[in-house]
Amino acid sequence: MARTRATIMDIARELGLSKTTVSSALGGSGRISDEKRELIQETADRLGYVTNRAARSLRVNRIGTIGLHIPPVARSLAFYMDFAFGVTEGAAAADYDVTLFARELTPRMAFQVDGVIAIDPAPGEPLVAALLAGGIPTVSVGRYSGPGEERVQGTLEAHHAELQTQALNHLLARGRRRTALLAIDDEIASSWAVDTRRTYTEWCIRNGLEPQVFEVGAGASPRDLVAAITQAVDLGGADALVCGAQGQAAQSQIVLEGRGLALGADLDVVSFAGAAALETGNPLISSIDLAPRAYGKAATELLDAIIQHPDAPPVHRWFEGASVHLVR
Amino acid sequence: MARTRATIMDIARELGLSKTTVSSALGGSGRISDEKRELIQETADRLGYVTNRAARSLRVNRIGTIGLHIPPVARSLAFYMDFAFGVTEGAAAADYDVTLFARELTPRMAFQVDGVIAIDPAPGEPLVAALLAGGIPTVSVGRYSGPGEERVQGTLEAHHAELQTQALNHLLARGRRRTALLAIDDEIASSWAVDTRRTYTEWCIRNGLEPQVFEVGAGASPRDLVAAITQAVDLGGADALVCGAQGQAAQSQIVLEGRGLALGADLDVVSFAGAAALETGNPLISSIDLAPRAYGKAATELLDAIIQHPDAPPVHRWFEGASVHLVR
DNA sequence: ACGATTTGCGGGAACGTTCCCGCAAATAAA
DNA sequence: TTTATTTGCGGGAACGTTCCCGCAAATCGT
Repeated sequence: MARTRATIMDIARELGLSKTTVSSALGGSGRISDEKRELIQETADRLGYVTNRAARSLRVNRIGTIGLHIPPVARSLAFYMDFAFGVTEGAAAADYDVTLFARELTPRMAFQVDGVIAIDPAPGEPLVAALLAGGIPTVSVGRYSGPGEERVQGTLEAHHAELQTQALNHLLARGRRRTALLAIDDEIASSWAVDTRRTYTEWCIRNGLEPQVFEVGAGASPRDLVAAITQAVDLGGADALVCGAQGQAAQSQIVLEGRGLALGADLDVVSFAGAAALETGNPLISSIDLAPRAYGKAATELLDAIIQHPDAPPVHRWFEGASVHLVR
Repeated sequence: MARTRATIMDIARELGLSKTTVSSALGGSGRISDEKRELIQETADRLGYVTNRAARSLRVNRIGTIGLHIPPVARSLAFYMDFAFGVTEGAAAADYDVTLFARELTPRMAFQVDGVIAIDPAPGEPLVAALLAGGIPTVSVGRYSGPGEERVQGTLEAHHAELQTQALNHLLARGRRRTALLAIDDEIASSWAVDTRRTYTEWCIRNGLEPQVFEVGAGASPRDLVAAITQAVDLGGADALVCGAQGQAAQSQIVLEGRGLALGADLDVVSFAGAAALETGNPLISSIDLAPRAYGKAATELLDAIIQHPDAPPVHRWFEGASVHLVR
């Protein structure tokens, strides 16, 4: 990097002012006359000035970066991707960079971030445990359980149970009595996966219905999914398919329509984690829109608050941006 | 961030040495006796020392961060995700952070990175154009065309044409004569999408076969995909389905098997961009494994080389890690 | 009109690192 | 031994910011 960029001193020299004045004008602090402030801002733009983050970080003793941990799964990638972009967006607003955490944590990395967002952490996830042990401010999206769980300063959750119950009640209102849940069979299941299953079964029991859960492995092949659907419909005689993982509802649509069944008439399909265009907005599928982008942004804002008040007690916050879309 | 970590000076004080000695011992430079070097390293570990990147960046005038640009598409996410983790891995080895670039580039961000990797950039992609205009060292994975293309210092490509031809020849060897390509119909197609289509049609012509291309929109719903497959098989009478986008082959498998067709017997399916577990390793689908993780790592290494030799002429490099898996 | 307060700005230090140089002691060359 | 050369280490400056303080001028209160 031979290229050298304009510094605060260049601006100061250009205007015959001191670096202090320029710094506080740009930073919004200090007591500067409005005319000078404008002038400084203007020449800063003209010179293409952009503040040197390294210098600032060094001085104010903050890294300016937050880490993002995404669980090592094959499913729901679109959700995580959008979530990541939401984090990026929120981070930019609060002047953070976002760095992606690889599966393995090299111990140094932990101390190169001001805080971490872990989305859908598996119970006892070693990377999260290590971060917590290191005292890194951590926001868990979905609950984290495992070593150091008492040190999670922030937890963000959507109203999964309420939304899911709404969607399920809608099935009932449409006269469906034989529902089947396609659940993710992950040996280390996230709180979402666990809650989802419980919400479903308890809802069934409350309503006098028989819960039918069909496991689909996390790394399930298309055939496995087809097998599960077939089983649910043929053996289980299901008149409504409730899909846990993102994309499963769309897959089900293919399979079912391929068999000549009409969605909305012969049976209903609902997605508990609607994929952007495929499921959300699909007129034949009821779906919960987790609004991943806004979700990620909210997580970042929570983390930022925690970083700025490190000694505040742990906080649990609800994300209000998720919504449910019901067919006709 | 109230937490304050051990500095190089703490180590120096502890051992009665100077910061210079400690720094060069840790950095591997300078002339230090082996005994002292060991001693320093040891106490550094003991004190949990980790070098302050801000201070180093400030001093050596490098940011220590590379940006990653992922195209705003819904498909092939698993590929991009794995690619991203490959980048992260390679970056860690060369002591970089990786920051995700959101869709929109705030102009400041461009100068907070030492370089950028753009994977499958669309022609004229504004973000890439802006980066190139700003003189940021840029590696394009797949060719970039558009404003500033002459300033792309590094291009990395896999042997798509060769691998695809191998897979196609294999179809021929199995007696398939009526192949159909499921192509991505993107208004702003990446070089990969364009090349793939050309490779296919030229191969057909060379072998006296009639090329059949079925467009599938980038944001295609499952129904659209089913429609394309149905069209190819029923109307086109295809005995082999060549799938461009990741995941399409697996989807096709569902549809075809749902219709009672046997893969490998009634017809063949090949994937030009095999998804990790679903297609790669699927005994019934021939697929090209783009080895996204290694691909990302290679891209990072190329970028690092370019950052260190900014004045070197533009370089085009082949990625040798991709491979093709043929059914029986 | 005189002291008290506010306003506008600048000087200097500090953050933690690396790198250039200098200098003594040890070793090699003569 | 005397003169070069190498080895091992330390002093000090610099990177670009921010922040604490200080100080003159302007404004205020009475």
